[in-house]
Amino acid sequence: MAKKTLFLVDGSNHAFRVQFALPPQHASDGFPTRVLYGFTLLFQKMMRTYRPDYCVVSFDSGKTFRHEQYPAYKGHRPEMPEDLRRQWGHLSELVEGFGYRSIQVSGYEADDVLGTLAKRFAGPDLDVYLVTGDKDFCQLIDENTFVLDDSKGKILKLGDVEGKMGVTADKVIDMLGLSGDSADNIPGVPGIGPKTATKLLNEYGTLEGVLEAALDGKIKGKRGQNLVEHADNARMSAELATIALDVPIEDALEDLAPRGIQEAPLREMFDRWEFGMVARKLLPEVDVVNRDQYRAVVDDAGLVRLMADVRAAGLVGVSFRVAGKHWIGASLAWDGGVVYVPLEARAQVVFDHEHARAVVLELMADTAIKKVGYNLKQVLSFCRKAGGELASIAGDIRLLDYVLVAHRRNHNLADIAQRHLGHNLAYVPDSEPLMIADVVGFAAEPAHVALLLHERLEKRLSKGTSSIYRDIELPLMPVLEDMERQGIRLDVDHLASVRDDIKARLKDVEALCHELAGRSFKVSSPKEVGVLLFEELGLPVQKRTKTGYSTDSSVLDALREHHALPPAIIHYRQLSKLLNTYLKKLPNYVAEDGKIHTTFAQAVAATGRLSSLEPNLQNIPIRTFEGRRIRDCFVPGPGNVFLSCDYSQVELRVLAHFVGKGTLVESFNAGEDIHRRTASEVWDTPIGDVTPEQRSAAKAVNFGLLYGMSSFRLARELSISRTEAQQYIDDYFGRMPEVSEWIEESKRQCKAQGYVETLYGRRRLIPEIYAKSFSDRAAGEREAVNTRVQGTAADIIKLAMLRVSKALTGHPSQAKLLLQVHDELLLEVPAGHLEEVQQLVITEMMAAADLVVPLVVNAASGTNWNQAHG
DNA sequence: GTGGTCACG
DNA sequence: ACGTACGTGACCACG
Repeated sequence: MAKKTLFLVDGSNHAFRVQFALPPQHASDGFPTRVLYGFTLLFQKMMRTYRPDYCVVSFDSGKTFRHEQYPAYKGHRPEMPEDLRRQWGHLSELVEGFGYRSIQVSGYEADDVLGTLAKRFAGPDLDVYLVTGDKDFCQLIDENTFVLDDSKGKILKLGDVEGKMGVTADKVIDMLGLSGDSADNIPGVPGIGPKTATKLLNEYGTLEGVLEAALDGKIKGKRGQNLVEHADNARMSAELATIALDVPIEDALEDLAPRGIQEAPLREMFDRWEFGMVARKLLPEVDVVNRDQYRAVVDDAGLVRLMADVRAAGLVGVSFRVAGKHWIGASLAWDGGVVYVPLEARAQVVFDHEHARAVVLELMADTAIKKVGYNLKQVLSFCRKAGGELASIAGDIRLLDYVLVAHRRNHNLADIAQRHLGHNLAYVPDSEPLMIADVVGFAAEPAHVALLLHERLEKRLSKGTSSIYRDIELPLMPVLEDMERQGIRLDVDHLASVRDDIKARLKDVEALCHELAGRSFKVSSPKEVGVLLFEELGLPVQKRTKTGYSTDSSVLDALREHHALPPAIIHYRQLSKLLNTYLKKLPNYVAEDGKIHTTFAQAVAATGRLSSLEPNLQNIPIRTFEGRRIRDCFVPGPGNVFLSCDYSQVELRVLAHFVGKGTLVESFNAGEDIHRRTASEVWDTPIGDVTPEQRSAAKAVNFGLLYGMSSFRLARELSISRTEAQQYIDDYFGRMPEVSEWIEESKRQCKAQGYVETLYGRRRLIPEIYAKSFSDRAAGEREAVNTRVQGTAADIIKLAMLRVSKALTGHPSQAKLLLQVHDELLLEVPAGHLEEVQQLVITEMMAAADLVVPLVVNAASGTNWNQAHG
């Protein structure tokens, strides 16, 4: 029979090693999980590879006798990092989840507990493996006792000690007494390091032998003198380095046998910490989803039963099946059943599908039935288009995942189900199966999975994210749906005339480009432009992209003195952008009602902003004259006008609020022009004497501030030297030190907790803050700073939208919100109610947040979007 | 599908 | 020593 093994794991040592070896990781509630994960990996290896017959994991336990003896012991170690400290209390829980014995003895370190067990049990019938990276343990090695350094996968045997430490195992303590141990703050003898200690011990045998030799004058010079003077120090150091072998532990060997995986607690921990499939491999697979139990409802009796069941349950997971623009089925899941209701004609379907649709709509509108789902904005949209409503929205999985892990770009149901349920969503076939029974499995699943996820995800909300979710995102969803459904009218005839004009001019500019180049080329190909400018014409290369020369507009602009071609290319690109992106494409989005209905993506932008797509109505041109001609084509319905209200300098005001005092705050409170005031500070000029150039430079600095400016970029922006740009920045922070302090504080905070929060508690995880690469880390720092500002501004305008929407509900004006463009709200208002509505919107926008500086709102109106922008 | 570019805030 | 500002979406060219 093979010799049995006892593994003794130095938990404290492993925890610290993991802390520095693995990248940080967090559960979506921000709880740090790196060390717990590191232990999970170790225990997996124990289970699979080492498979010990007995195993103990031990952790240091508070103040130990060594501290009483020598208070400086381990004294200059850095404080336990905050995230490690938070995980510490869960480590023994994890140990027990894996079925191992966890032993802490008050007043003793892990070393002593493990040493005692090693000495007690090691022998001809049992090999002991000390799992640690701490070299002090070498003193315990004998024929039956080994040190296993798991990170290197190396086993130290009796014969290996001398090669590693310079002395044999029995001399390790004496060696540490002489040389000390800087890691534990053990002093040793001054001037004696491991090398010298080895030499002395090999000559005189033991520590006492060395000290005696020194007393006898056999060791010459400063070294001998130090040994004599610090003899007591050496003895104390040796004692400190000695691992105790007499810790009171009552366990018998059989008590240390692994009990095997404790499935339920371990599964619960992995769920809580969001460990993925790698960690779960040791757990038997349990799928929370059983698709075989899903049923199709195809007859009137089924509908009657469905109504009764759903009403009794009170909470239902909902998902609609959609083909193109058509609503073709509904799925409902509750505690007790999961069904699919086909809403199109099918061979197997007995009920009248119009009746079925009415039944589903009735359930959706029933305020006594709470609804959860994934992307309920879409469900809501179909209900309302069918003349119904989705009442009592209790939760949306996409929004939950968004507020929990805003840094992720995708919040797909499939990914969320995989992360939180370990469940893979069913494959959806390309073509519709003939048999309903074959549809149910994948069609009903989203409703079921949403119901399951709702409970789990809600538990993960923090105080801040919970309020963002419940008070902002969830109520905003129906407001956005309203805006999308309302749509915005496009004057396609006018747009077509602008298109024809731009098309003709583009042709001319293209010809001009070819003429200036002396040959024909594809002006829209960056590659061809690069070759032409930098190889054929020999113009100076400004910057490069991954694949070649950069030819972006800042590059072309820098070349305008060298050649007439680059400005012509800029002009070409401007016109072709307008033509291809807007003039040609926007008409394709006009629906039967003559309006464009964008979709607002509520769960995309990491900062909390909305985005707009198909088409994007948040980037309709405005900065150039030609571009504004496109805005002319967005028009209100007959008898109505557009009203546009936008926040003035909202991000700088948010920054001022965060900073709390100083010039920024004073200036906003005095109602000054903020860029002018900035210029007067930076250049130490009376505010009346600021030149337009100074003001515009200050504006660039203020913008740069919000983005984490570099002197390089600022220099390019202002066409000045880097040194000058750096001087501006230094002067700026010199005059407004509290701004600089706030920025540093934001970075510190982000590093300490791995995320930043907006004023209202929206949270963005920033993993790059821990990146090894300088530039990645710097990018993370800029994100941290910018997210607090941009994200708070995003929260504020969302709050404003809720207020405006509420104030307009049932308002006699019938005014409607149409668009949000980050700091602007566009409304359509019956002309007779303009003044009144304008006052209402301004009031609500101003009241959306209570900052230390006022929120200023500008309003303008007109009969197209260009006019209305003021 | 990726990269470069450019429209907006 | 390192690279050069935050957040989006859409289009075109190119492999």
